Parts: sequence; structure tokens; C-alpha cells
Amino acid sequence: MNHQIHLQFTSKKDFLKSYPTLHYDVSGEWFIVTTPDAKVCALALVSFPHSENLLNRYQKHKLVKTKIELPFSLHCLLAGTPLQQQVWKALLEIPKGSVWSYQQLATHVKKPKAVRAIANAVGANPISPLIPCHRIIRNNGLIGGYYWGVEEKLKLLKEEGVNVAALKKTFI
DNA sequence: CTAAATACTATTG
DNA sequence: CAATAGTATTTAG
Repeated sequence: MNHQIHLQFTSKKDFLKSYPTLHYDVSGEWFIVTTPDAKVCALALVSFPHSENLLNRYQKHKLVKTKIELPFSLHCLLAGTPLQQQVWKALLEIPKGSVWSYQQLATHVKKPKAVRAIANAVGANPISPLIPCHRIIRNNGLIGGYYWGVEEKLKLLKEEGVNVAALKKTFI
């Protein structure tokens, strides 16, 4: 997945106003939602357990099944609350191979006590394949939740060279 | 506006 | 360990 990523943020309200209609399709292993002008709004693996839930999120929009091909350069348009946008941007700054706790992430966005809300924002991100949300773990070394399952999360971390065993010192 | 919910954390027993 | 209260923010009603 060596795509080039352009991120663009918008509020949910504006998003609905600007794009009452969305396109979606399954392209290869990707389940993909875009705007009519080919900006990616959501991306998930088709193996995603609740891929219909993803569409649920856009229930206020008109959803049209269209043939979509995944371009090399991804222009993403993410609709979210200010906090979510902040969190998602911060996630992209996490260097490969390192893991952050929710606490660190919260501190990074200057809201050290909002960990719980931050966790919410992390989980709400619609393009988990692009945003390294798997690099976030709980403070005590436990692996928190993951949309695609904890196993997948661990696998991704391992591939990035993270010493997973050291993380779960108190786990299992 | 209010109440419920949260992919968390720190503090108890 | 487990239960619980506490925290900030989003969502739903």
C-alpha cells in the first residue's frame, strides 16, 4: 500500500451539504466509498467484519454503487468533528515502527485528560488502512480494541518490527 | 438541552 | 486480579 495520500478535512454538516450523493464499490480487496468527484471518504478491507456498518455511517447520503478504481494517488476527504480531525492528523505523524499509548496521543493534541474521547476519535476513523491506528495501544501495554480484530493489529505491528512481546508484559 | 456511551486510566478492595 | 469512579467529547433523543 504505497499510495500517496492527500488529506482534506471537512465538518460533517458541510460534507453532507456538499456531497449528498456518494459512490461506493468493491475494488479488489478494498471496500471503498468516494464522492462523485473521486475523493475517498472511507476505505476498508472487504474482509472487514461489519462492512455494512461502514455504509451505515453515511445513511443520510444517497449511496450509489458505481465502478470505482483505486488511483495511485489518494485524495481523501474526511468528515469528522474537530477533535477527530486533530486526532487523525496526529496519527499520521506517528513514525513507522513505533507505538503510542492513548495517553501519549492525548498529550500530543494538548488534551492530556481527554484520553477517552480520543480513543473514540481513533476508532471513528473511516480509513483505518491509511491511518496507522494500529500503532496505538493502551498505556499498560494491553492491546485495546481494533476494528478488524486484535490479531490483525498485532500482525501489523509485528511486520513493522515492533517488539510485541515486550508490550504485553502483563497480557495473557 | 440532557443523558448515554466510549478502541481509556488510575485507584481502590 | 476485579470493580469503580473519573475524565472529555461525541451522539442520540
